[in-house]
Amino acid sequence: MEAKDSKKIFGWSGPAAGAAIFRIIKEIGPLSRTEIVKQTGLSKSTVSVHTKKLLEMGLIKKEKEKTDKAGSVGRNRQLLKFAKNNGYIIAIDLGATGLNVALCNLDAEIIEMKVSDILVNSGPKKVMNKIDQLIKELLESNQLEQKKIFGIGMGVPGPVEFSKGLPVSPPIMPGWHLSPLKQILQEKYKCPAFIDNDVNVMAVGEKHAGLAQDVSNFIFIKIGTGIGAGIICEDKLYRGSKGCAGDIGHIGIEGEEELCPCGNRGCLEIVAAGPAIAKKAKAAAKNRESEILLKILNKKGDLTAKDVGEAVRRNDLAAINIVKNSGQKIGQVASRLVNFYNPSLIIIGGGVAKIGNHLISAIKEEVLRRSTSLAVQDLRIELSQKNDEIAVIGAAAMAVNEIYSHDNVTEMMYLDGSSK
Amino acid sequence: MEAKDSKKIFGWSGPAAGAAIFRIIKEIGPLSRTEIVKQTGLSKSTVSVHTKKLLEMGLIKKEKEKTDKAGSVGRNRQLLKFAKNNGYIIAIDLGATGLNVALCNLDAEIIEMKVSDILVNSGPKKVMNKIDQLIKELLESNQLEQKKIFGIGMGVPGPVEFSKGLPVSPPIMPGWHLSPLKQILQEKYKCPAFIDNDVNVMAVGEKHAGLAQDVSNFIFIKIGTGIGAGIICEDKLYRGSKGCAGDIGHIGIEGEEELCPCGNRGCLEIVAAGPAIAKKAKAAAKNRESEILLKILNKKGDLTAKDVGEAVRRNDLAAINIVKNSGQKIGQVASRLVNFYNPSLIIIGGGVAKIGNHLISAIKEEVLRRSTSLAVQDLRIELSQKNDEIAVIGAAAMAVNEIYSHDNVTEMMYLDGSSK
DNA sequence: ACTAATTTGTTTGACTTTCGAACAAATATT
DNA sequence: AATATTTGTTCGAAAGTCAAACAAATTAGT
Repeated sequence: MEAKDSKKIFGWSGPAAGAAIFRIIKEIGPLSRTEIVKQTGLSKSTVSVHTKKLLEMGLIKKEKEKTDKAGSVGRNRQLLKFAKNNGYIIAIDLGATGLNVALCNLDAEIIEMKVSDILVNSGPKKVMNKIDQLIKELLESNQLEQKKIFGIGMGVPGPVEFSKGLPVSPPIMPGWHLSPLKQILQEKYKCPAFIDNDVNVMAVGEKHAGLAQDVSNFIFIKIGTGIGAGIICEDKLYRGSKGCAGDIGHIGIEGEEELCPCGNRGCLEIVAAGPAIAKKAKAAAKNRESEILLKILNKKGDLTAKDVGEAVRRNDLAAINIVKNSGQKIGQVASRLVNFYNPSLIIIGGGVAKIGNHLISAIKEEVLRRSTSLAVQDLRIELSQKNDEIAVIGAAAMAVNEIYSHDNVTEMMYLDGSSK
Repeated sequence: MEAKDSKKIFGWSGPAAGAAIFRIIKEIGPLSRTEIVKQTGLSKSTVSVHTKKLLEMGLIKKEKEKTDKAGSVGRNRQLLKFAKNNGYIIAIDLGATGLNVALCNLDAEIIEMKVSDILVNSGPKKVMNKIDQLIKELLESNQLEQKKIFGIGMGVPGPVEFSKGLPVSPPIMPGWHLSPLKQILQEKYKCPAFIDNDVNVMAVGEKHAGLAQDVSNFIFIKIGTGIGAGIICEDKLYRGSKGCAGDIGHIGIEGEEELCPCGNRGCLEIVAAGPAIAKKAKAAAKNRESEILLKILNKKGDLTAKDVGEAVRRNDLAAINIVKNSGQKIGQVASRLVNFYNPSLIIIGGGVAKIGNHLISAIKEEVLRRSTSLAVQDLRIELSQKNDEIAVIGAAAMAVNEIYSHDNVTEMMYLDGSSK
């Protein structure tokens, strides 16, 4: 069923009208047949034939209400839309200190999400067992058979060789190196599985259902324990030649000397990410620069970036300065990316993004100051609006994109009739 | 003849097998029909029919000698190749202080090149007249009628709105702002014309006929009067959302304070490009740090980056240090791009690239030191091998790519029979 | 030389996909 | 109820593709 290798290079995937019609319905639907004719340039008859087949196959469905029409007179149009509830996707967002597993529909909408606080460094065996358990719970509570799961998408906090679904030397995932996650999931659930870096997955999420839905070129920056970026280029995820594009956490900041576990000094993430903020806050507390921080430190015995966020919310000057300082450093790096990549949007997400507006305004200020005027002309810099779910949404969207790729749909429609 | 707007979004450009066959012949030809069958997955009959049509249309031709065959027995294969001499392209490379106009074939090979030292700041009228004159000379000396010119490609030293072919506020091209170059050329020569930034054009040249032919993701860095980069992403030129991607000359270098005409301080190009090298060389000469430089300065009354190159070749320590210093700064910026973009190749070109090996080795050293190990794992950094022609080649290749785009070829083959 | 085997490329007839035009359906206006 | 208008389907023709048969060119082996 797999196409020949050569096809991937100079592909001829068979007649493509059917797949084009499906794609347009999925992406800008609901649409009437007449509207599809206008959009694609195909003939009425072709659209009619293919929509009929797509309806039979269950890939699309009719909008229930016969809604408004275009003109004032004439027959009502019959809107067609993607059959997003025809199957389900399991989406997994594995973080350093937490695990989200969600049941999603085929439009990557979350139906139910399970949250666990398992640690990634407890190793793949334990974590994969937990995932297994959560999936079972999700299937049960929604009374779904396994065969209704069309695919699995997963984001992990480290570099991944995407095609094979293998983590490669992930710094914060000891024991996961080359663990065959894709294979494990595929064999257990008898469906395709796709694994990628968490930041990539989040970028895909923003493209699919977040702030970037109408944006072709943007950068998603995640600020958490580390700092990383996901790059969308001409509407598609860009992974780079070795799959490590967007690894901006280890860009050096001039004048910073702190040693990073990576071996270099002054890396962005070691001086500006969550732990750096916490560390500076502790110093500020001990130096009595901030009453609030000191109080929290004394009470809990430790300080986290979250606590700094709390202090910021209470207008603590020291905390605000710490956050601003991080923002400036991130903005410094971002400004260079803007000159080079000229995106029309930068989205800031990750745990530390919740720390308050001072972070993003410092980033903005720095980017506006340092980037060329043409590059910032239509640039927006915004906070992720679905920070807690975007990774799960993205993992599901990634799986859906792969499953309903143009070639796959062509194959479904023309080569055999038996969908799934 | 132009497709509807909507088609550009969810295009159905008609049956595509013919165009796929053409493309594979053009890009990895010469090929026999049997080899095309293997590569594309199409049937023998389809390939036979379409190659026949392509031959009739003159888009491809038979290899003259019946060459070697695959196995030891059996009929000889008939190799088919792109008919690269079926028409011609005019390629124009406009630089700050020079103008190259070349007659190229459809594979962007230079047939004859005219060089002029006209200054870009003498304005569009004068320059366009000169271009006109050179084209006329080229056509005459090669006894070509105008209708044999299938298209025109042009690179200019400043930002361009590609789709309209308009320079937008180009800093070193006073008087060219919004000058309708595309329109002028199209009307005068009755063929499509394409205008882009010179660095973009050079990147396309390296992809088509230079060091990057087999590379999908790379960056071309031009070091001359300014510094800019051309980005190839998944085999295609990436222009960014406002068309100014790759504008790395105005990335700030920490600790540098020199004021740039752009308004910021310490921009890469103001501290590391050709003029900066010349300026430092003058200072070194005056401070008697270098005998050689002083001698040249006294003789010519001025020093250029080229003179520094000469001094480097004569092992002048001061000159070498100046060059190394520039290389380090460029390498510092490049290392960040490597982390972010993860290319598999960086090509260094432009006038200053000729200054000798110290420049590129300094860049390499800096990138290897500062970038993550995964990102530099298979990274090559190389000097452009066709520095003087690559812009012209790229301008021609850009035009050819547009003229023979998949959709255009499909249209030629299926919609009417009349090519051109 | 002649035959067999092998590889390349073409032709043929059947099948599939697409289109244009005629037709059918649904709705507003008169 | 008749008419105009818009939406969607059906049908026969045209175009594109394929598998299989056929033709051509070449080597190897008698």
